[in-house]
Amino acid sequence: MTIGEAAKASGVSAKMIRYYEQIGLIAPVARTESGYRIYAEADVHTLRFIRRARDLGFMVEGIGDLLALWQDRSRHSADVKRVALEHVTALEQKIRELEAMAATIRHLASCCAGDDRPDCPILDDFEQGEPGTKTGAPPRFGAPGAR
Amino acid sequence: MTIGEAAKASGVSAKMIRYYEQIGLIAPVARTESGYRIYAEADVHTLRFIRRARDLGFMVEGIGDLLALWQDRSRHSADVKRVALEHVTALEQKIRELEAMAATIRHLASCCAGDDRPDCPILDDFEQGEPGTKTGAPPRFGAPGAR
DNA sequence: CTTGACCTTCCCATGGTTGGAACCCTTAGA
DNA sequence: TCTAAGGGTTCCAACCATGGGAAGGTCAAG
Repeated sequence: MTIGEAAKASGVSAKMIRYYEQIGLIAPVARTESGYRIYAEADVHTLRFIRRARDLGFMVEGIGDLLALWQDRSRHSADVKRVALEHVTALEQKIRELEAMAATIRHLASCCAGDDRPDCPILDDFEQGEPGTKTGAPPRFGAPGAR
Repeated sequence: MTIGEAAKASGVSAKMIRYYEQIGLIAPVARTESGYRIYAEADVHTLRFIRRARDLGFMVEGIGDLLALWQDRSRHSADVKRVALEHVTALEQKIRELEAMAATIRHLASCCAGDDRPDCPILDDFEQGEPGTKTGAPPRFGAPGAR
């Protein structure tokens, strides 16, 4: 199977398959004499696993952990569960942050007439620069890949 | 005021102030003979506005829109409200996505014994590669700046 | 043999932010 | 006056996951 076929079969783009190999998430596969990568069913299986984990919001590091557990026949399910629940905690944390933002903006917007006059409580709030506590980066949820 | 003082006064790091100037979000400020940027209170005011918008999850593009409206005395509050509510919609969309992920993982984890045996329904699910519909990038919520 | 569809590697861009290097400027103390 | 510390300046690189594209090799069908 060529990389393109493996991509179709797994739902992971050829670009990403090469990337995952490059960063060591998956092992380099065999090559034809001319250098083409060749994939077996087992590789596609692994790629599907990765895709599923990715779709559930795991980052490459976490996916690596899960892959290692998957391939370790003497794993303890407790370890898998822990990784999964840690991820849930992270997701919940992020959800709370986004909800706080949405709630704040909704509140400000509800105070805004939304007509052709310039007065706007939203801008007034921003202008005051409400001493936020967050100093770090804001979230990026613009689905970077969806351009 | 030097850039470091403006950074402390606004809560925006000196690095980011230079970056915002570079990408045109804020106009270049005056310089001393030796090239130091000099900031006035009004500039700090603008920086605080930016910080507040950023903390509420606006991306630079949206912040630019809001800044333009802020500085346009003949703006219509409806325009501000529209930008704000579009952002809320995007936030809600993202929240739904994250909640779907969390729910799925919580469900799988609830089916996992979490003991020292290797059998794990979480891995079983991932292994099946549940034909997800999402092809794009997963969210990145690891607070990129918090390294 | 040509054509077109694939593969290869390499570089570039995104978004917001941080880090560092290499260098210049200013100020305070010895 | 010299010097050290702590600013400032620019430029380059990195993060993460992904897509885009160029330049060139390979393969199968017509």
